Amino acid sequence: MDFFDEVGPAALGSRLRRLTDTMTSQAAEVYDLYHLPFEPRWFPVFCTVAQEPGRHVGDIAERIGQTHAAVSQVVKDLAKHDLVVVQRGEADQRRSVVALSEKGAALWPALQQQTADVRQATEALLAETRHNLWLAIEEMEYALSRQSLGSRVKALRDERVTDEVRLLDYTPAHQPDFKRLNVEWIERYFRVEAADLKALDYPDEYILQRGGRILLAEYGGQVVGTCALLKMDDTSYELAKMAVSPTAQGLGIGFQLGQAAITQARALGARRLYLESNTKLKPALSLYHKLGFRKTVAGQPSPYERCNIQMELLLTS
Amino acid sequence: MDFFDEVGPAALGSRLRRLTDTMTSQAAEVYDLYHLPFEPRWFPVFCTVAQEPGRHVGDIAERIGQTHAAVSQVVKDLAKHDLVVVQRGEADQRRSVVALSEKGAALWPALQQQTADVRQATEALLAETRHNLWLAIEEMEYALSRQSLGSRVKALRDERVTDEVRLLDYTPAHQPDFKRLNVEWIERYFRVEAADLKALDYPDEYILQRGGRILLAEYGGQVVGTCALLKMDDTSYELAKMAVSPTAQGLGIGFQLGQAAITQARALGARRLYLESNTKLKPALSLYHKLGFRKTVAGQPSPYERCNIQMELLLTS
DNA sequence: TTATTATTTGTAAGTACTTACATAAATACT
DNA sequence: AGTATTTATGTAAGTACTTACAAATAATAA
Repeated sequence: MDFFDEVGPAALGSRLRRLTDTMTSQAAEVYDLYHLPFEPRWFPVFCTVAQEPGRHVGDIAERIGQTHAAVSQVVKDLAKHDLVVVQRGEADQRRSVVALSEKGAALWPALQQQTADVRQATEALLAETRHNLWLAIEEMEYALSRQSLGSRVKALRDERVTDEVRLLDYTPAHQPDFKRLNVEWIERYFRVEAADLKALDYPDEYILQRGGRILLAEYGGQVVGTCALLKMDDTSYELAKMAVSPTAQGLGIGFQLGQAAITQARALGARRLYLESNTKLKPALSLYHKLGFRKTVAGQPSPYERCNIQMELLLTS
Repeated sequence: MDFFDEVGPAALGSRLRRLTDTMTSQAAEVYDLYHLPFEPRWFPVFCTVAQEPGRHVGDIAERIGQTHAAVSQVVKDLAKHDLVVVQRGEADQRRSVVALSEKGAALWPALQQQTADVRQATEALLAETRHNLWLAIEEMEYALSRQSLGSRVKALRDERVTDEVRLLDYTPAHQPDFKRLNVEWIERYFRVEAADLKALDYPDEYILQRGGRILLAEYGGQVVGTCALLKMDDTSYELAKMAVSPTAQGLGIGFQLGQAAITQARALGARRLYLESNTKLKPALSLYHKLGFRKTVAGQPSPYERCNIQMELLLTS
């Protein structure tokens, strides 16, 4: 049984390549058939030059949807076979202006005839099938230009992960995970400070007994994310100790933790949430922004060396 | 305006390649998304090995529709990344039997999850379009396996050429063309003999006045083919001087000339057509066969050195 | 058993593109 | 006018395959 039938559209790319390769080699056969000393890959460039002489490399590239590098190489090949002549641009000396040579012009009618035959054969071929490949390609290119495969897959996965992530309340048994996840990311970018260790080693004393909360996220049977609320005063809490394991990053787990923390803070009667971070941590900042946090103008001094930005979220209503 | 819209399906190959390239690069993005240290091109091989361990290189290649060389390279890569282990076959020492390594086995569940997500996203993508790309590829592969693009184009062109070829009756003005075309092919394979020159220089005396006929084929304003009937006796004619210019070969012009000659011979009252050729000339022999000629068992001596095969066609009815 | 042929694999080089980088000419900015 | 930036191009190297070739082992014929 064919591998592709089993795996299905997940291997769409591989399958497309296979068809592309057969099409390309069969196209080469067609040129042999007409005894034309011509390679299929020259076609788009040659055709453009024949129809509109005086265009330059970048211009041609844009028209046929390839890179200038590809066109440059093809033009070099065509020139080597005396099918085109290349001149410097008159007004702009950087440009390589391409035109058909005598030999190229002589070849053009035969190539046009051949193209007409190929076109007719291909159209008959397409008419033979129930699902039109040409139109299908067009639609697929459009669909992918609107939203890439990556973001489509990501959307699907995020949806699935959201269902599979469990938010846990902190128990003393979670202390090692709580410490591990935080130390992990701090060491990746900075060094662990004394203030960190106090809170990470004794969360009960330094966070919970002072009126704070700790949230954990479990995914695939493992604790992969943490987040804490530190009580500042009756209506202000600090969002801190936000950490997500690198293997689980990009799954929207930080966002879920953040949202849960905000809900929790509201329940505790908070009117304002505050946090400190570092401008180096781009993904974290964009997460905080997505949660509604905005940069504060005048900041208090921070106990952490690594912090150079402060943000807050006002919980009105 | 897009080049492909203008040129149309003639550039199907180029366009397929463009889509293949975007699909491939977007697939690579998906692997990044999952933090999998994995390249898209490994997928078919890895998947096969995971599902059915103990298969060898050639076996895998056949299953996924690629060459053994491609599989060999991918396996080498996978082994370098410790994702598979390769062992010599037990019974057959030539075989490279592939199985997942521990690291590969650990990766497999994540890859399966990812594949499921991609599959779902792709299926949604395909459902979005009116013309289903997956099915279109399938149909196109089938259509091309039944008849290649080359032979489809050839069939179309032959039809067109048949309309454009004109068969002319010989006039003395044609003698130079008649000689040129024959000398051209004889010199390509053999050397011109005295017997040739007599008939080619004085066709009137050696062919027509002895009751024979000469036919010429004109295509694109030029004489590109010749063929002659030499009278042997009242009911027997020899088909000779069959020549088609190399630039016009493969267009079915020889077949048209042959058919016209047979019709002519019938009109002259022939019951039997005879010809001499050489077994080196494969295309010519297949043409004669297609016209109905069959090899004769006992042959008369030929005046030409180059002839080592004789064929005949009996014109009953 | 030995010689020949076929099978299995690996390696090198080619294909039709791409991205990344380098260089020269043109344009914009002080 | 002189410098910085942008634009146009060419070249090199990479990609995911292919074909072509070479070498080793297995199967078959003599």
